[in-house]
Amino acid sequence: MSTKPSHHQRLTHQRRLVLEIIENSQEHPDAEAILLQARARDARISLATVYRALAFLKEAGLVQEHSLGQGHGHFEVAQSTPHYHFTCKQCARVIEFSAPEVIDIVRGLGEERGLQVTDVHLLLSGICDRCRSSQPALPHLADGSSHP
Amino acid sequence: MSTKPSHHQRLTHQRRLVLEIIENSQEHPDAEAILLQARARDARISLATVYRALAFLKEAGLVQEHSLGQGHGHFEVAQSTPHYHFTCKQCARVIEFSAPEVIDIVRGLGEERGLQVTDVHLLLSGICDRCRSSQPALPHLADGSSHP
DNA sequence: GTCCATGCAAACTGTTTGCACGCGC
DNA sequence: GCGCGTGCAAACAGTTTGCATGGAC
Repeated sequence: MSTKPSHHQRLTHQRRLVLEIIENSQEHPDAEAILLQARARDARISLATVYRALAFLKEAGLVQEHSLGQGHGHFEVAQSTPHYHFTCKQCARVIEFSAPEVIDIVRGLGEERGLQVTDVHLLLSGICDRCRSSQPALPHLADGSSHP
Repeated sequence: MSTKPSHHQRLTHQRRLVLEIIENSQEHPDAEAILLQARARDARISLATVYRALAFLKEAGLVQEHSLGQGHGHFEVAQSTPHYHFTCKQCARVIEFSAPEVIDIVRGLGEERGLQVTDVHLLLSGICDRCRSSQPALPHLADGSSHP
């Protein structure tokens, strides 16, 4: 959304800092992680400010929030090409992938049902390649019946 | 040998009650909604019990939890045919849809990347058909790209 | 009698908010 | 100066947990 800033100061030091941290992160940091990194560069920044900056940046369309199945939000810079996420249940690693077919499916559904779809999240979880291979041949992890 | 499970009483009155409520619900109730309905039939059931019952039923594979973009869990009976969810940002209505193509995409990705995918959530949000038509032409809710 | 499940309240996590101060314009 | 943005702490929502009691076998 590109409304012109009819009000005064918008992109403050702290907000810029939060944005930079997200931009420079290969991960998908959560608010706590962002706070930690922010504190390394500005000891007095508070968690509330991080959340407010995140809200601001989301509203500005610069940052997106994703729920990656861990009960709290994760953040990344808004990207023009849609992409989706796989979360490893074992090591919590997040792998991004693109799947262009998805938007076609979604578009079809939208038209079929009269829905105006503005957000699409395809979230996979399971065991990532690394964890699978470092694992002493477990027979059937697929059903998730037991374990830590 | 003993056909009994190694542990004793499993499917108690309260757990059955929670399960029935979810089964009979066309909606996707959250814990609070389940508590309310449960209280109508057993005044002394507690929220903690609801949560413990939900954990038990999930573990038993009878119930699934979904994050529908509202910051808290929603529950439904586990279904054999996978399906996905659209949440209306305006009226919070949840619409289910199936999209068989999705599992193919996911299967492809899994093989390609060596991931073992156990869970797939495709979550859409936007404006539902009802809200769109009952809407007196709102100026800028309709930016097709991303976001609020 | 043995355990597990329950109820209650308190703890906990992630996030939001009220209020007074403070910085940038 | 003025107003928005900040920091702090308290409030909040959703969920989990410790502990003593109660129920089903």
